[in-house]
Amino acid sequence: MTTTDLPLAPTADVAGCCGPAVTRAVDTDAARELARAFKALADPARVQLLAIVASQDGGEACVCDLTAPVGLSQPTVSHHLKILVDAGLLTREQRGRWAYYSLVPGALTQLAASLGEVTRL
Amino acid sequence: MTTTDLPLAPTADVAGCCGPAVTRAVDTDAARELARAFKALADPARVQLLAIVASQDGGEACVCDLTAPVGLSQPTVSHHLKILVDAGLLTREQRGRWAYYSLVPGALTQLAASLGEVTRL
DNA sequence: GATACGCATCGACGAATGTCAATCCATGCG
DNA sequence: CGCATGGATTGACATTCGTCGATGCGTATC
Repeated sequence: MTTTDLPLAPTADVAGCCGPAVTRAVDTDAARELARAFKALADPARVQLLAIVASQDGGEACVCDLTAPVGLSQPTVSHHLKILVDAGLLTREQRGRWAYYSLVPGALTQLAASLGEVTRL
Repeated sequence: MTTTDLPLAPTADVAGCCGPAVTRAVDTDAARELARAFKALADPARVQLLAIVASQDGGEACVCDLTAPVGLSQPTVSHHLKILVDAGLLTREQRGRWAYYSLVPGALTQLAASLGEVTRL
Protein backbone atom coordinates (compact mmCIF):
# COMPACT_ATOMS: atom_id res chain seq x y z
CA MET A 1 0.00 0.00 0.00
CA THR A 2 2.91 2.25 0.61
CA THR A 3 4.45 0.96 -2.55
CA THR A 4 3.41 3.08 -5.46
CA ASP A 5 3.67 3.47 -9.16
CA LEU A 6 6.08 5.93 -10.52
CA PRO A 7 5.91 9.66 -11.00
CA LEU A 8 5.15 10.52 -14.58
CA ALA A 9 6.29 13.54 -16.44
CA PRO A 10 4.02 14.66 -19.26
CA THR A 11 5.54 17.35 -21.40
CA ALA A 12 4.30 20.56 -22.93
CA ASP A 13 5.71 23.83 -24.18
CA VAL A 14 6.95 26.54 -21.92
CA ALA A 15 8.34 29.96 -22.66
CA GLY A 16 12.02 29.77 -22.56
CA CYS A 17 15.28 28.17 -22.52
CA CYS A 18 15.82 24.70 -23.78
CA GLY A 19 12.61 23.19 -24.99
CA PRO A 20 9.61 21.35 -23.67
CA ALA A 21 8.80 21.47 -20.01
CA VAL A 22 6.19 19.99 -17.80
CA THR A 23 2.75 21.32 -17.18
CA ARG A 24 1.22 19.06 -14.59
CA ALA A 25 2.46 18.31 -11.15
CA VAL A 26 4.23 15.10 -12.17
CA ASP A 27 2.15 12.85 -10.00
CA THR A 28 2.73 14.65 -6.78
CA ASP A 29 0.94 11.94 -4.88
CA ALA A 30 3.09 9.15 -6.25
CA ALA A 31 6.23 11.09 -5.47
CA ARG A 32 5.00 11.77 -1.98
CA GLU A 33 4.28 8.11 -1.39
CA LEU A 34 7.67 7.03 -2.63
CA ALA A 35 9.39 9.65 -0.55
CA ARG A 36 7.45 8.53 2.49
CA ALA A 37 8.69 4.98 1.98
CA PHE A 38 12.28 6.06 1.52
CA LYS A 39 12.11 8.26 4.56
CA ALA A 40 11.66 5.10 6.59
CA LEU A 41 15.06 3.95 5.33
CA ALA A 42 16.71 7.31 5.73
CA ASP A 43 18.18 6.53 9.12
CA PRO A 44 21.18 4.32 9.93
CA ALA A 45 19.49 2.81 12.95
CA ARG A 46 16.52 1.67 10.91
CA VAL A 47 18.69 0.15 8.21
CA GLN A 48 20.56 -1.73 10.89
CA LEU A 49 17.34 -2.90 12.45
CA LEU A 50 16.10 -4.29 9.16
CA ALA A 51 19.40 -6.03 8.53
CA ILE A 52 19.49 -7.57 11.98
CA VAL A 53 15.92 -8.80 11.82
CA ALA A 54 16.62 -10.28 8.41
CA SER A 55 19.76 -12.02 9.65
CA GLN A 56 18.11 -13.71 12.60
CA ASP A 57 17.05 -17.23 11.82
CA GLY A 58 13.32 -17.42 11.78
CA GLY A 59 13.46 -13.84 10.58
CA GLU A 60 12.29 -12.75 13.97
CA ALA A 61 13.75 -10.54 16.62
CA CYS A 62 12.45 -9.08 19.84
CA VAL A 63 13.40 -5.63 21.03
CA CYS A 64 15.85 -7.01 23.56
CA ASP A 65 17.81 -8.46 20.65
CA LEU A 66 17.92 -5.14 18.89
CA THR A 67 18.69 -2.63 21.58
CA ALA A 68 22.30 -3.58 22.13
CA PRO A 69 23.56 -3.85 18.52
CA VAL A 70 22.32 -0.45 17.45
CA GLY A 71 23.55 1.17 20.63
CA LEU A 72 20.39 3.09 21.33
CA SER A 73 18.00 3.22 24.24
CA GLN A 74 15.00 0.94 24.33
CA PRO A 75 12.44 3.71 23.75
CA THR A 76 14.37 4.92 20.74
CA VAL A 77 14.52 1.43 19.26
CA SER A 78 10.80 1.02 19.81
CA HIS A 79 10.30 4.33 18.07
CA HIS A 80 12.27 3.25 15.01
CA LEU A 81 10.51 -0.09 14.90
CA LYS A 82 7.17 1.65 14.89
CA ILE A 83 8.26 3.74 11.94
CA LEU A 84 9.32 0.63 10.05
CA VAL A 85 6.01 -1.05 10.84
CA ASP A 86 4.05 2.00 9.74
CA ALA A 87 6.05 2.00 6.52
CA GLY A 88 4.95 -1.57 5.88
CA LEU A 89 8.44 -3.00 6.10
CA LEU A 90 8.07 -4.87 9.38
CA THR A 91 5.30 -6.63 11.21
CA ARG A 92 4.89 -6.80 14.94
CA GLU A 93 3.61 -9.86 16.76
CA GLN A 94 3.14 -9.91 20.48
CA ARG A 95 3.93 -13.34 21.89
CA GLY A 96 4.02 -13.78 25.60
CA ARG A 97 5.65 -10.73 27.01
CA TRP A 98 7.92 -10.24 24.04
CA ALA A 99 7.20 -8.44 20.82
CA TYR A 100 8.61 -10.14 17.77
CA TYR A 101 9.39 -8.16 14.65
CA SER A 102 9.85 -9.71 11.24
CA LEU A 103 10.21 -8.52 7.66
CA VAL A 104 7.18 -8.10 5.46
CA PRO A 105 8.00 -10.53 2.64
CA GLY A 106 7.93 -8.53 -0.58
CA ALA A 107 8.20 -5.08 0.87
CA LEU A 108 11.81 -4.19 0.29
CA THR A 109 11.91 -5.90 -3.08
CA GLN A 110 8.86 -4.06 -4.27
CA LEU A 111 10.32 -0.81 -3.07
CA ALA A 112 13.47 -1.57 -5.00
CA ALA A 113 11.35 -2.14 -8.07
CA SER A 114 9.69 1.23 -7.70
CA LEU A 115 13.11 2.73 -7.44
CA GLY A 116 14.25 1.19 -10.67
CA GLU A 117 11.20 2.39 -12.55
CA VAL A 118 12.02 6.01 -11.94
CA THR A 119 14.99 5.53 -14.18
CA ARG A 120 13.32 3.44 -16.80
CA LEU A 121 10.44 5.57 -17.96
CA MET B 1 30.93 5.50 -3.83
CA THR B 2 27.76 6.31 -2.07
CA THR B 3 26.52 2.87 -2.96
CA THR B 4 27.56 0.41 -0.33
CA ASP B 5 27.55 -3.20 0.59
CA LEU B 6 25.09 -4.42 3.11
CA PRO B 7 25.02 -4.29 6.87
CA LEU B 8 25.93 -7.62 8.35
CA ALA B 9 24.72 -9.08 11.57
CA PRO B 10 27.06 -11.49 13.31
CA THR B 11 25.51 -13.31 16.20
CA ALA B 12 26.56 -14.24 19.69
CA ASP B 13 25.02 -15.05 23.00
CA VAL B 14 23.32 -12.56 25.24
CA ALA B 15 21.70 -12.86 28.62
CA GLY B 16 18.07 -13.11 28.18
CA CYS B 17 14.97 -13.55 26.32
CA CYS B 18 14.83 -15.41 23.09
CA GLY B 19 18.23 -16.63 22.09
CA PRO B 20 21.30 -15.33 20.29
CA ALA B 21 21.81 -11.65 19.88
CA VAL B 22 24.36 -9.48 18.20
CA THR B 23 27.61 -8.32 19.66
CA ARG B 24 29.13 -6.02 17.10
CA ALA B 25 27.74 -2.84 15.70
CA VAL B 26 26.33 -4.49 12.57
CA ASP B 27 28.40 -2.50 10.14
CA THR B 28 27.44 0.89 11.36
CA ASP B 29 29.31 2.48 8.51
CA ALA B 30 27.49 0.54 5.83
CA ALA B 31 24.16 1.34 7.39
CA ARG B 32 25.06 4.98 7.59
CA GLU B 33 26.05 5.05 3.95
CA LEU B 34 22.84 3.40 2.85
CA ALA B 35 20.77 5.72 4.99
CA ARG B 36 22.60 8.69 3.53
CA ALA B 37 21.66 7.57 0.05
CA PHE B 38 18.04 6.99 0.93
CA LYS B 39 17.84 10.34 2.64
CA ALA B 40 18.39 11.88 -0.74
CA LEU B 41 15.21 10.19 -1.94
CA ALA B 42 13.24 10.96 1.20
CA ASP B 43 11.62 14.07 -0.20
CA PRO B 44 8.77 14.27 -2.72
CA ALA B 45 10.37 17.15 -4.56
CA ARG B 46 13.56 15.21 -5.15
CA VAL B 47 11.71 12.15 -6.37
CA GLN B 48 9.82 14.35 -8.77
CA LEU B 49 13.01 15.97 -9.95
CA LEU B 50 14.59 12.61 -10.71
CA ALA B 51 11.49 11.47 -12.55
CA ILE B 52 11.30 14.62 -14.63
CA VAL B 53 14.96 14.55 -15.55
CA ALA B 54 14.63 10.91 -16.53
CA SER B 55 11.57 11.61 -18.66
CA GLN B 56 13.16 14.38 -20.66
CA ASP B 57 14.55 13.15 -23.93
CA GLY B 58 18.28 13.39 -23.83
CA GLY B 59 17.92 12.77 -20.14
CA GLU B 60 18.75 16.37 -19.52
CA ALA B 61 16.93 19.21 -17.88
CA CYS B 62 17.88 22.69 -16.83
CA VAL B 63 16.59 24.31 -13.69
CA CYS B 64 14.10 26.39 -15.64
CA ASP B 65 12.47 23.15 -16.75
CA LEU B 66 12.19 21.91 -13.21
CA THR B 67 11.04 24.89 -11.19
CA ALA B 68 7.49 25.00 -12.51
CA PRO B 69 6.51 21.30 -12.28
CA VAL B 70 7.54 20.87 -8.68
CA GLY B 71 5.94 24.13 -7.68
CA LEU B 72 8.87 25.39 -5.67
CA SER B 73 11.05 28.45 -5.82
CA GLN B 74 14.20 28.46 -7.86
CA PRO B 75 16.57 28.49 -4.86
CA THR B 76 14.76 25.56 -3.34
CA VAL B 77 14.99 23.57 -6.54
CA SER B 78 18.68 24.35 -6.77
CA HIS B 79 19.06 23.17 -3.22
CA HIS B 80 17.38 19.84 -3.93
CA LEU B 81 19.40 19.35 -7.08
CA LYS B 82 22.59 19.88 -5.13
CA ILE B 83 21.53 17.21 -2.69
CA LEU B 84 20.86 14.79 -5.53
CA VAL B 85 24.22 15.58 -7.07
CA ASP B 86 26.01 15.12 -3.77
CA ALA B 87 24.24 11.79 -3.40
CA GLY B 88 25.68 10.69 -6.72
CA LEU B 89 22.30 10.42 -8.41
CA LEU B 90 22.59 13.39 -10.75
CA THR B 91 25.37 15.14 -12.59
CA ARG B 92 25.54 18.82 -13.30
CA GLU B 93 26.94 20.25 -16.50
CA GLN B 94 27.16 23.96 -17.09
CA ARG B 95 26.58 24.75 -20.76
CA GLY B 96 26.29 28.33 -21.76
CA ARG B 97 24.33 30.06 -19.08
CA TRP B 98 22.21 27.03 -18.32
CA ALA B 99 23.01 24.19 -16.00
CA TYR B 100 21.93 20.80 -17.29
CA TYR B 101 21.19 17.99 -14.91
CA SER B 102 21.12 14.34 -15.94
CA LEU B 103 20.90 10.97 -14.22
CA VAL B 104 24.03 9.10 -13.23
CA PRO B 105 23.59 5.88 -15.24
CA GLY B 106 23.74 3.03 -12.77
CA ALA B 107 23.07 4.96 -9.61
CA LEU B 108 19.44 4.22 -8.90
CA THR B 109 19.72 0.64 -10.09
CA GLN B 110 22.68 -0.02 -7.86
CA LEU B 111 20.88 1.54 -4.94
CA ALA B 112 17.94 -0.72 -5.62
CA ALA B 113 20.30 -3.68 -5.56
CA SER B 114 21.66 -2.69 -2.19
CA LEU B 115 18.12 -2.45 -0.97
CA GLY B 116 17.32 -5.95 -2.08
CA GLU B 117 20.38 -7.39 -0.39
CA VAL B 118 19.23 -6.31 3.01
CA THR B 119 16.45 -8.81 2.70
CA ARG B 120 18.41 -11.62 1.21
CA LEU B 121 21.21 -12.23 3.67
C1' DG C 1 -2.32 -9.96 44.85
C1' DA C 2 2.42 -8.31 44.70
C1' DT C 3 6.40 -8.06 42.11
C1' DA C 4 9.43 -8.16 38.14
C1' DC C 5 10.02 -7.85 33.32
C1' DG C 6 9.39 -6.40 28.25
C1' DC C 7 7.87 -2.91 25.66
C1' DA C 8 5.13 1.27 24.26
C1' DT C 9 3.93 6.01 25.11
C1' DC C 10 4.76 10.77 26.77
C1' DG C 11 7.21 15.07 27.27
C1' DA C 12 11.17 17.56 26.43
C1' DC C 13 15.12 19.11 24.03
C1' DG C 14 18.79 19.79 20.50
C1' DA C 15 19.82 19.02 15.70
C1' DA C 16 18.70 18.66 11.08
C1' DT C 17 15.59 19.77 7.16
C1' DG C 18 12.63 22.31 3.76
C1' DT C 19 11.39 26.67 2.31
C1' DC C 20 11.70 31.37 0.72
C1' DA C 21 13.33 36.40 -0.09
C1' DA C 22 17.39 38.74 -0.88
C1' DT C 23 21.75 38.77 -2.77
C1' DC C 24 25.66 37.36 -5.43
C1' DC C 25 28.20 35.29 -9.37
C1' DA C 26 28.59 34.09 -14.17
C1' DT C 27 27.56 34.22 -18.84
C1' DG C 28 25.72 36.27 -22.97
C1' DC C 29 23.89 40.33 -25.49
C1' DG C 30 23.22 45.31 -26.64
C1' DC D 1 31.10 48.66 -20.96
C1' DG D 2 26.38 48.19 -19.14
C1' DC D 3 22.67 45.34 -18.62
C1' DA D 4 19.73 41.33 -18.50
C1' DT D 5 19.31 36.44 -17.45
C1' DG D 6 20.07 31.62 -15.35
C1' DG D 7 21.46 29.77 -11.37
C1' DA D 8 23.92 29.23 -6.84
C1' DT D 9 24.66 31.03 -2.04
C1' DT D 10 23.30 33.23 2.12
C1' DG D 11 20.48 34.10 6.10
C1' DA D 12 16.38 33.45 8.50
C1' DC D 13 12.55 30.87 9.94
C1' DA D 14 9.17 27.12 10.93
C1' DT D 15 8.80 22.34 11.00
C1' DT D 16 10.25 17.76 11.47
C1' DC D 17 13.31 14.29 13.37
C1' DG D 18 16.25 11.57 16.57
C1' DT D 19 17.18 10.87 21.18
C1' DC D 20 16.52 10.05 26.01
C1' DG D 21 14.49 9.79 30.91
C1' DA D 22 10.30 8.99 33.12
C1' DT D 23 6.14 6.77 33.18
C1' DG D 24 2.36 3.58 31.97
C1' DC D 25 0.53 -0.92 30.48
C1' DG D 26 0.22 -5.82 29.92
C1' DT D 27 2.07 -10.31 30.92
C1' DA D 28 4.38 -13.81 33.49
C1' DT D 29 6.20 -15.42 38.12
C1' DC D 30 6.17 -15.85 43.10
